[in-house]
Amino acid sequence: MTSDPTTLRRLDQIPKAYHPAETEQRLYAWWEESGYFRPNGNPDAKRFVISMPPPNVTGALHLGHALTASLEDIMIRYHRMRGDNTLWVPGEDHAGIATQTVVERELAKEGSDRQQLGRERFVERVWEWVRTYKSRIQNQHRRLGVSADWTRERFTLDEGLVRAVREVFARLYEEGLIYRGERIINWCPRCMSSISDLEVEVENTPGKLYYVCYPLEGEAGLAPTPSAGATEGETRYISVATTRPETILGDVAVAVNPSDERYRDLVGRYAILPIMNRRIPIVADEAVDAAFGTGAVKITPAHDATDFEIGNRHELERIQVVGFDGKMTEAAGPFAGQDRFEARKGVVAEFERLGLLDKAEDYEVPLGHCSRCGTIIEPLISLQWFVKMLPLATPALGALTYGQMHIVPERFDKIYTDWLENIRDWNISRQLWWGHRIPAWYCGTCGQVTVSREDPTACAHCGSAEIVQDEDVLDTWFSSWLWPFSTLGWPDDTPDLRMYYPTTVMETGYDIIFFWVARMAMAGIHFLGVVPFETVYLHGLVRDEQGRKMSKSLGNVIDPIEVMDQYGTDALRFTLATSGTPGNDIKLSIERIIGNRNFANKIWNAARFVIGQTEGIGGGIPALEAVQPKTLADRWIVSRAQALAAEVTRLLDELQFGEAGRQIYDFFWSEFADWYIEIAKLQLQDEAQRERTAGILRAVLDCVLRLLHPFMPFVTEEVWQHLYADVPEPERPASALIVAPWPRTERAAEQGSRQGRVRRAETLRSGQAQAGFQRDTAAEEEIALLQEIITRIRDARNEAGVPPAKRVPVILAAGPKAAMLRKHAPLIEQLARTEPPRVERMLAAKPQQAVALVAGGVEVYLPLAGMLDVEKELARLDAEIAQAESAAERARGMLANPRFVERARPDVVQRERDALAAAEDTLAKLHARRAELAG
RNA sequence: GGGCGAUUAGCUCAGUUGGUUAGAGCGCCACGUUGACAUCGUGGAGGUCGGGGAUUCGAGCUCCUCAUCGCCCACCA
Repeated sequence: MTSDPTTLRRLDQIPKAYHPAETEQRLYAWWEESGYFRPNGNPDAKRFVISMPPPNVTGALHLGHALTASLEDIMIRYHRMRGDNTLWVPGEDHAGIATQTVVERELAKEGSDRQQLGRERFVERVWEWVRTYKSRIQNQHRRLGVSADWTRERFTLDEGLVRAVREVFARLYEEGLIYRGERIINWCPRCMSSISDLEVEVENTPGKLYYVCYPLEGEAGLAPTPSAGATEGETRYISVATTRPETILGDVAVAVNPSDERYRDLVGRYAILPIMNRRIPIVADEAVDAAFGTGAVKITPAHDATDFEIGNRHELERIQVVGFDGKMTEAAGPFAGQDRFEARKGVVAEFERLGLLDKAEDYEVPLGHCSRCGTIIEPLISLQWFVKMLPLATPALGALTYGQMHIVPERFDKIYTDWLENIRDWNISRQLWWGHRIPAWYCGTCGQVTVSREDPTACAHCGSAEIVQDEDVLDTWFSSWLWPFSTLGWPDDTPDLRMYYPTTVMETGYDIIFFWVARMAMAGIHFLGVVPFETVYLHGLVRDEQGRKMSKSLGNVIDPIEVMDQYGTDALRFTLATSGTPGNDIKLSIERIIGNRNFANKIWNAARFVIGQTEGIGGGIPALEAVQPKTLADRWIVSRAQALAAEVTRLLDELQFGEAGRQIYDFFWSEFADWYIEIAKLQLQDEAQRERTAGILRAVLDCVLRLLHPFMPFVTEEVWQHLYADVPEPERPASALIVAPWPRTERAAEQGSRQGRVRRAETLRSGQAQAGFQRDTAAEEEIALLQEIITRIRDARNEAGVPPAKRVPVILAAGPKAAMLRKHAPLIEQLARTEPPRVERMLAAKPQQAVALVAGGVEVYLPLAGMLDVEKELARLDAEIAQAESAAERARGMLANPRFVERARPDVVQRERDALAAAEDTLAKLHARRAELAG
C-alpha cells in the first residue's frame, strides 16, 4: 500500500510521546467548566454517592490522600459513565488541635504565642492559614484528577456545619447524652488541653517499678524496711509499687484486695505517707490484684483512672499534685513548682534517704503520648464535656450485624464490633481556641447551664443576663462525624439531603475506623435514622519502598505533586490503584510508577497508530457489539475485548480495583498491542479487509479507553478526543469520554459471592442487564495455537542465531489443523519472519537438516540448511522430550488413580485425558524426529 | 494479655468460591533502527508458594501448629 499523505500528516500531528503536563491542566479545566463533575440529578437513575474524607487544612496532601482520591475517583468516574446519578462531595477539615498546633509553631518562630495575640487575633491568624492551605489542597485534588462536585464543597467550619454541630450538641444535651463532669482525662501539658482516648498513642517504654514503704501509723519509730533492720514477719510498714513516684505526693490511701490474707489485719488501719506526713487509710477494694507487685496499691484519685474509681467507692479526697502545665502544684509540698519528671527523681531520692525505698526493678511502662505533639500525657482529673456513647453504639453495632452496612475487607468487622462493644464515653471538650465553640453558657446569677442552638442573651433558668459562654471548643471529630449529612444541608430538609443521603461508599484508611467511621455510623443512625453509607471500603497506609511509614523526620516522604510533575497523574493513580489489595498497606515503588508512565505512553502510541494508520478509511467508530468480525484475529480480539469489559465491570462492582486495572493493562499491552495491531497491519493492506479492520481497531481502542478512563482519566480522554476528532459533535456517543457510556457488558453470572450485596444491587439495576454475548472460544483456541507456533519459531530462530530480518523457510505437518493453518499462513509468515509456509496434513518425507518443533500437536520444521548444529539440536530435543515426558507422567499418574477418576469432576478428568493424549502425541513426534536425526 | 495482617522468582507484588505447566512489573541474559512506541520489540533464564502436620482423588488457596516481621486494642499499680 502506498503512503497516504493524510495519514502521514495525521501521525505528525499527534506528538510521538504522551506529555502529561501539557494535557492534564487543560482537560481538567474543561471538564470542570463543562459541569461534568455534577450529578445528573436524574431521580430514576441509580444513585452513587461518596463523601470525600476531608483532608486536614494543616498542610499539603500526601500519598495517603492521593490513594483516597484515586480510588474514589475510580468509583465516581465508573458510575458516572454507567449513567448513575453520581455525586462526590469534596471538602476540608478545620482539624482543631492539629491546625492550632501548626499555627502556634509559626508564631513561636516569630517569637510570639497565642496568649500574646489573644483569642480573637489568634483565630483570625488561623483563618489566614486556612485560606492559604484550603485552596492549595483544592488545587492538589484537581491535579489528581478528582472529579468531585466543587460547587458542593464544604469546610467543617462553614456556617451550615456550625448549625449542624450546634443542633447535634443541643439535641444530645436535651436527650441526656451529653453531660459535663469531672473525670480522669488525658491531658497534654504542651497543648494545654484534654484529648480523647483515641488521641493518645501508647508506647511501651523501659522504666522502673519502684517499691516504696509507707510506715504504719503507731509504728513509725521502728525500723521500716528489712534493709533498715526490720525483722522478718514484723509488720511495721506497708510496701507498694509504682512507676510514677511523683504521684505519691497525692496519695490518699493504700488499697488491698479484700480476700488477701496477708493484709487482712491491716485493713482499717492507717499508714503515714512519707514526705507529706499524711495519715492515709488502708482500704479493701476488689479492683486490686493481689498477685501483682506487693498486692498493695497506692491510691491517687486525681491522677489515675482506677484510683479515681476506688476513690469514689471509698469517698477519698482527690489531691492534684501535677498541674496542667506539667509542673508540681502547691499540693506537692516541698516539690511544688518542679517539673513532673524532676519531681519524680526527687521523690525517689527522698525515699532512698529515708530508707523507705525497698527496690527499683526494670519495668516496661506503657507511656501515653499526645498524638499531635508527642508530649507525655498526664492523666488528670478535670471538668469536661462528654458524650454518653453506649446508647449510640448499640444501633451502630446493629447496622453491621443486620447487614445495613458492610465493611471491605470483612476482617475489619471484628475491629469495629470490638470497639463498639467496649465503648467508653467520649471527651469532646478541648481547651483550644480553634474550632466549634461549645454552645453552653454559664449563669453568673443562678449558676446553671444554658445550652442553645442560637447565642442566648439570658439564662434559660433564671433569666439573668449574666451569662458567659464556655471557653472551650469541641473535638474536631465532633464536626467530622456529621460529615455525610451536614454537607448535604442537614439540619435543614434540603433536596440534596433527600436525594443523596445515605451515601453509597465510604472509602477511607483503616486507621480512622474508630475516630471517624464508627462515629459517623452512630451519628447517621441517631440523627437520620439511617446508617450513612452502605459500604465501607478501607484501604491501607502508603509506605516507602522499605515499608517504613512516611514521615518528615525520616525524610522519606514522597510528595505526590512531584511524582505527578515527573511521571504524570495517570501513572501515579494507576500505580496506587494496582499496587495493593483492600486493607493492606502499600509499598510504593518509583519503578512501578515509571512502568505505568510507560503504559500511558504505550496507550498513546497504540492510539497514534490506530488513528493515524486508519485515517481516511471509512467505517467510522463502530460499537464493539455492532462490529462484524470476519477473520480469526477479528473474532478473537472482539471476543476478548467483550470478555474484558464484562470482567472489569464485575471487578469494579466488587471494588477490586487492583485486579480490574491489571486486567486492562494485560489486555491492552499483551493482546491488543502485541498481537492484534501486528495482525491488523497485515489486514489493512488487503482492500477487502481494510475498512472492517480499521473499524475493529477503533472499536476495541474505544472500548479499552472507556474501561481505563476511571483509572487513567487524562491520557484516555486526550486519546479519545483524537479518536473522535473527525466525527462531528452530534454524531459522537458523548461530548467527552468522562461522560461517555460504559461499554455494554454481559451482566449475568454475577450471583452470590462475597460482596454479594453491592454486586446484586449493581447487577439488578434496571435496563442494564444485557443479553449475553457469546465468547468465541474457537477463535480464542485457534489464535492460541498460532501464537504458540509463532513464538516457537521465533525462539528457534533466536537459538539458531538467525538474523532477525532473514526470512526462513517453514514446513508444517498439521494433521487436522492443516486447513486452518493454511488459511492463516500469512500470519506466520509475517509475524515469525518466514517464507510463505508450506502446510501439509502429513509429510511423506521429513525435511532433513531442519529444526523440528512440536507445538500443540503440530510439527514445525525449519530447514535451516547449514545453520543446524546436530549436537545442539539433539540436546534441545532431549530437553523437550523430558518436559513432555514429565507432563505425560503426571497425567498418567492421576488417571491411574481410580479415586481420582471416580471422584473428580468429569470435566477435570477429561482435561487430564486430553492432556495425556496431547503429551503422548508430542512425545511420539519428538522421538521420531530424534531417531531420524541421530540415525 | 488479647486480636489482626504479612511470609509466593534477585526486588516489589497479583493469584476471590481447591482442578491443566503458579503469573506480572522491574532487574538479569541474548538479539534487534521490519514505516505506533527504545517510555520500544523478540526470545530466554529464574519459584520445594516460611516450616511441620491434617482434610481431600487433588492444597499457594481449607483446618491445626510453630517461626519471623509488622500493626491494632488493653485502667494490673
